[in-house]
Amino acid sequence: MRLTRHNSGMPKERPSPPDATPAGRLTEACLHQILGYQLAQASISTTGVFMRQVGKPFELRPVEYTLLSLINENPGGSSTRLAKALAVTAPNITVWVDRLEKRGLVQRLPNTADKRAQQLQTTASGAQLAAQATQCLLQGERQTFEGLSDGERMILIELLHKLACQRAT
Amino acid sequence: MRLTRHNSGMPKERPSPPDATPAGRLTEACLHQILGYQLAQASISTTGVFMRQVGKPFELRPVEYTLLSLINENPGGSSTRLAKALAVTAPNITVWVDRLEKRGLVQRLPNTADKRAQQLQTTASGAQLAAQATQCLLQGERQTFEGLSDGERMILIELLHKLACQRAT
DNA sequence: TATTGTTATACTCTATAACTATA
DNA sequence: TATAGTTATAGAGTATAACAATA
Repeated sequence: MRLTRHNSGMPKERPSPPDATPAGRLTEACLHQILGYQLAQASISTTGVFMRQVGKPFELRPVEYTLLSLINENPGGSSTRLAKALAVTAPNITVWVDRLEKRGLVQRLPNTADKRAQQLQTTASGAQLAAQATQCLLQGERQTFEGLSDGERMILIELLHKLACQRAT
Repeated sequence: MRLTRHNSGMPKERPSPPDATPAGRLTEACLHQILGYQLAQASISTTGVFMRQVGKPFELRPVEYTLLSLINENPGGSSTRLAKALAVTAPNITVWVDRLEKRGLVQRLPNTADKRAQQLQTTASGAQLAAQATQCLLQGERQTFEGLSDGERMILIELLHKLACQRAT
């Protein structure tokens, strides 16, 4: 695998050092080695892509999109499992699912086996929206991050997933 | 390089599929390929480490720690450059620097060349705190993410930085 | 006229507490 | 007694608008 330097392509006024902030021309030095910091910096890029490709056109916030997708891919799942997967509290899930339900994107069905619980699933339009949004997002990320090869993107995904699996609960 | 599976070590009750959410036992499927989603999931892990190692013991929020570190490594820098580096608005920088200044961690010095601007720098205790916090955080991340080899961590940092450099502005 | 930094304010997102219904 | 889900409320964090001082 080849890890090309991020400024290998077009020439800049002054080539920034490898430990410089992506914007503001500050040096990161120690901070450069902190995973949490690099994650936050990278998130600035990805949320930008999300907003342009999905957030504004489909009027979906990041949480709403993720919830919709997870419900779509796990029909019959419960709110509790969503809360655990996204590490947010139960009351918030309720509110977000409320919004999605009012837009006719998801449904709450009674769980006959356990009357406390409910089974969540997407409606036809919800499923369609989820598929569309994911396509736009995937395409947007590929375009924006074309500096990364397919292999690099694969490895990044893999390592991020590995990191995510190391969480406390 | 060897990319070991995240569940290669201790056996679990049921080995989760590679595209399952780190918690909640839901399948990610399409979502698995979205960088923004994986970034968000990984952030759950890193913010956990930050809170335990730095947040609670040093009473520093993520933004405060990052600001303190950047000011420490870029003495004489301005608020505007910090705002650009962290992609937050100027008013927020003011408030956060206020807090750090009241705690005696940073100082605002007049810029003689441009009287509108100001030069930020850490105090002696601020510099010490920044160094200490970074050490604790680095150590904490190494321990928590020992599932990642040094090489994998290096590659992850590199790829995240590359991603971060692709941002709009 | 543009830029630096500040104040005041509103909005978004998330968390906690208290509650109902069921297991 | 514990769990699933809801409601109401409080708290973080961030953004916008309006302003002063300087370039």
